[in-house]
Order: sequence, then C-alpha cells, then structure tokens
Amino acid sequence: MREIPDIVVGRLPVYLRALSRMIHEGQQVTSSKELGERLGISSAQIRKDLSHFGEFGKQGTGYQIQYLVEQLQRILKVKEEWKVALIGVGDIGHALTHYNGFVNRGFRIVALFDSDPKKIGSLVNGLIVIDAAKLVDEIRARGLKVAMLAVPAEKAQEVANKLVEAGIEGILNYAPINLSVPPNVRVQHIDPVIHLQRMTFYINS
Amino acid sequence: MREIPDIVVGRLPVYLRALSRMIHEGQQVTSSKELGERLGISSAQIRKDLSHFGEFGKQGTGYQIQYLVEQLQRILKVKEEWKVALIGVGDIGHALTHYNGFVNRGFRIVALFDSDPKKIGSLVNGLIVIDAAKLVDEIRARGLKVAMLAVPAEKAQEVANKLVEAGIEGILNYAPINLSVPPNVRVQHIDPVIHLQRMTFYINS
DNA sequence: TAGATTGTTAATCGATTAACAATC
DNA sequence: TAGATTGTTAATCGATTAACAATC
Repeated sequence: MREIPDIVVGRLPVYLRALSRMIHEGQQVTSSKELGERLGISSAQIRKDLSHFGEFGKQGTGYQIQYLVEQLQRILKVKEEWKVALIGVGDIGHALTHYNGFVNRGFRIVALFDSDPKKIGSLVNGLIVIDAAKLVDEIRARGLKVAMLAVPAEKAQEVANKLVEAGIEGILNYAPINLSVPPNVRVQHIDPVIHLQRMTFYINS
Repeated sequence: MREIPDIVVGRLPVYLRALSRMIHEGQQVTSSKELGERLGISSAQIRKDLSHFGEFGKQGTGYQIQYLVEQLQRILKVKEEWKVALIGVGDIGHALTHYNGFVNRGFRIVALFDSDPKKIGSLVNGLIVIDAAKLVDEIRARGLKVAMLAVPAEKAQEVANKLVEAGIEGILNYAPINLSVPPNVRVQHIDPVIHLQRMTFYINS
C-alpha cells in the first residue's frame, strides 16, 4: 500500500462522523457532492481521499452509506472497541468518564488513574481510581494502547514518559503543553484555547 | 496586508503556547531552531510564518520571548480578555466553567445558559445559569462575540442558529456534529473521538 | 437511453524547505 | 572578527481541483 498522507487520514474520522449522522437521520445513500456540501469540502477531495483505500461507490448512484461507514471503521480500526486509560480524574477527567460520545465510535474508558490519595480507591462512574504509581504495571498488564492524559501541565510530560514505558502508542493530551515522545507514539492535543485563538484572529472585538 | 493563509493562523496559537511556557520556565530568548525542535516544526517554517506579520527577531541572537509573545497576543487579539458565553451546563460545560486554562490566555466565561428548569437559576462556579430562551437577548445585550457550545448533538444546530442571530462570530463546538453557519461566523470543533480515530489508524491493536 | 456520479489523470495551486545575503 | 541566526527568495514538494472517460 502506498503511504497515506496524514492530512487524508485526518479527514476520514470527519467523513465517518458525518456519514454516521446521515444514517442516524435515516438516509441510506449519498454522493461525494452531498457529503462535501455538508462538510465544506470539495467532492473531488472526498473521492480522492477515499481512492487511497479502494473503490466504495457506484457511478451514477454514489455511496451506500452503511457500507462506506463500515469501510471507514475498518480503515480507522474502530470496528472493535479500544480500551482506553484515563490519567487524571479532575474536572476534565470526570467529564470524560461521563462522556457518552465514545459509545459506538470505538472507545471505552476502562481504567482511571490519579495520584491524589483522596481519589485513589474511590468509584467514578463505576470504575475504581487506581494509584498512578501503579500506572505502568496496570496498563501493561491490560495491554492498553491508548490513553487520555488529563493531568496538570506540570505533570504531563512525566506521566507521558510513564505511558510510553507502559506501551501506550496513542496519547490524547488535554494538558496545554507540547509533549515529547518517541516517533512510534502518536500524540493528539485538545486545547480549547488554541481553537478560540484561531477564531479571534478573524473577529473584530 | 496580504491575505494570511488559514494554516499559518492555526500555528500561531501553538507558537504562543510554547513561548509562554518558555517564559514560565524562566527563559528569555529563543531561536526559530529551538522553538521548531520543541514543536516538531522546521525553523524555516516558523520564520516564514512570522514574516507575514513583521520582523520580530535579531540576526545572530534570535527572539526576545516576552516581546514575541506580546506580538502574537496582539496579532491573535488576545491582549484583552474575550467575554465568552457557554451554552449547556452538563458535564462538559461544568468542566469548562472550572477550567483554569483560560486565565491569561484571553478568555473568560461570563454567561451560562441551559434549558433545563432544574439548572436555570442555580449557581455554577459563581455564575447564575440563565434560561436558554433568553439567549439571544442576553448575548446581544452583553455584546458577546464568542460562544462555547456544549449541548447534545440534537440541539446543537438549533442553538447555533440562535447564537448567530445573537451576533456571535466564533463558536467552539463540543457537539459531535457539523454545524451550518453563515460565512462570517467561525466554527471550531472539539471532538475527542476524531483525535482518537486519527491515532488508531496508525496503531496495530 | 439520458442523467448522474464515480475513480483517476493531469493541471493548478499553495505550502514547505533549502539556501543565503544581511547583520547582530 | 567569527559564529549565529534572521528574513526572504527561489526551488521543491505535496495537496487540491478541474475535467472526463467509464459506467451504473
């Protein structure tokens, strides 16, 4: 298989989300034109992106949404649920344990970690908070590959190092700091301020 | 001024965050090389990006971080605090009201809205939850331009329409759905699943 | 059949990088 | 002065788009 550009991979989850939504709305078939209009993307780009992975449509009629969704799930490896570790059970961590947007999209939080003695052992949304000191052993024992990092900026790099040691290969980082990890580990950032600042550039107060 | 590419604007907040961190760590001067290594970006790209806005460095020595931070804050219009409306005081909304990452980065939540009668009138982190039915009037009266949207997917488009009507020009959308808004309104998405799926593509379970 | 839409090619467009004169 | 690093140009690289044959 040729090398897939990162930017293409980045759009696939967006396609998947929109297509899932269409199914949710009862739609069965769509076209690159329609999907593109929904997303503000050209139809040519959608077809080009998909063409990296195969031929999923039919001339004249477009795409069976259910089929395309399954293909995208397969490509993104989310047909089976990933078991995810969550480190840091503060406000963000708490909100993530309650977040119902993971259901049916390929992820389930199965382990909570915190270093606060007051939180360790307590039950949060049905999961026991484990001592962060046991993080490496626990994650390794369970074979987890994906983690969400919701600890203070000061601790983020330190915890990230332990995650890497534990065999984690994907880190969703909520700390407003740039993590340094080996090349085989993927990091994605979620920082609301970054997005807000991207918008204010264009807005006149 | 020439038109600035979106992709360049998108990197400025990342530079700002890293530079602020350097100050926090006591550093006073940096170079495009050093900053680039921290961020995994080429030094040439950083210099090119900055050159869209002026000359901020000195040959041989690099950049005074404090000065560059101030310039980026000015460019991104975050020298003064933006007053932000938050719609939806569920788990995510709650976490956002407690989030201390907004401080000194240009944003402050000043108004909470929800349509749940049980929540309306209650106090969340010092702010009274206002009836979402009053959203348009309240936002307009306060002249708010930026909003965070943390309502269920089903209601997101409907609320977004009201935000636009109220004069909001930037929406940070936490609902996993693509909003349709007029071209003068900026939308940014935060959807953890999108980021997770971007990573799992590369990870072998 | 006529209309619609795919997958793909080639052309265009835009972003990144390498290189270097300028200069601190 | 020698070394370092900027801002900028030109070259390279890669992504997007337009166009269209194929075909449902």
